Amino acid sequence: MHSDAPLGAPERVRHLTSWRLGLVNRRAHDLVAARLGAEGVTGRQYRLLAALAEAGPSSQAQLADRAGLDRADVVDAVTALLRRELLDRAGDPTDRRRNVITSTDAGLTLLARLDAEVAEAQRDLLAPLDEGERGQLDHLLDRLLLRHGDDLTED
Amino acid sequence: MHSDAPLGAPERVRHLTSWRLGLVNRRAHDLVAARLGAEGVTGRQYRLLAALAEAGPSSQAQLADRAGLDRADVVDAVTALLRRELLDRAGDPTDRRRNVITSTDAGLTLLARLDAEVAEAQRDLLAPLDEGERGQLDHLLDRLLLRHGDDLTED
DNA sequence: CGCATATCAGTAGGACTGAAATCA
DNA sequence: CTGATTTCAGTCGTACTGATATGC
Repeated sequence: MHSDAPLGAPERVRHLTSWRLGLVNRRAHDLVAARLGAEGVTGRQYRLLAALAEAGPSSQAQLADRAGLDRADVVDAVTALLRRELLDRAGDPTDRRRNVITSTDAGLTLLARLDAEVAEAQRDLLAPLDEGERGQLDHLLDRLLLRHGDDLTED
Repeated sequence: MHSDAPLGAPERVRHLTSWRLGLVNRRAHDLVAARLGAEGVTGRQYRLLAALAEAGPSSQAQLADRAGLDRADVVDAVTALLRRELLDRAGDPTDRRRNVITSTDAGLTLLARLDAEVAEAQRDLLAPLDEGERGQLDHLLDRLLLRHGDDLTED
């Protein structure tokens, strides 16, 4: 009995939906983060690149909203991506408070690869389930999100 | 268009099971943490109290395994609970490296209240689902955990 | 000696807060 | 003056790593 602990949780905790949710979520996160990390990108950076590609040139505040990031965190993500020339940052002449962030070709190319990696991670995660079960899971999660306000900031 | 952002994520991200899982997990975590926090207890402290009640007097290393905590974090959790006299710490005469951690009556009493709070949080979380759907969700999560190794440390 | 225990210090990632400077 | 934008400097939670002192 040295280290063969099955990542135990107390009895009463193991039964909790919130506990299992946490375990599955962590697994999902690890699968995605491992693949993104192999491309040198964090989850936040991926979301930012995706939001930028979908919305076109945007201010950082817009990107924060569209990518689901905090504005303070957008700053770091942008400068990190900037260093790799995955996007451009320029002042907005019409509103000198703003930066205009634009995708570069390299950014779009990388994004395509990241999309594929993320999709792979989803398949890895859901491998244990058949098609019907995957639909069930997504449906149940959607129902929870809808009835819970979807927007987690409320409350 | 000031702050009515629906906690947006990019299109391609919204579809991801891992994304929804993250949102639901966060909701679950917040519901549980809010109720535990009202009793002045963190999730780790709850798991520790639960493990202690279920296993009886234990060393900190045993508690770490049984509660699913890191040994380094057990130290802080124990001393925090100790200050509130929710448990006792004593040296083990048979092995002077060890501490023997024991529940106090106050600890057990609080634990009962915490169990009720946590159960309430589960009900809040699952309120949008009917009985059958809750069973489905738990079943799907269990299948994922089983086929994924259950123990998250593998990998 | 090798191994276990408790402890402390420090790291890393994620989400967030508060304040400042700048400007519409 | 009000309010938006960017930025910096912290905080908080969680999880983990590494080193140390002690004792088996």
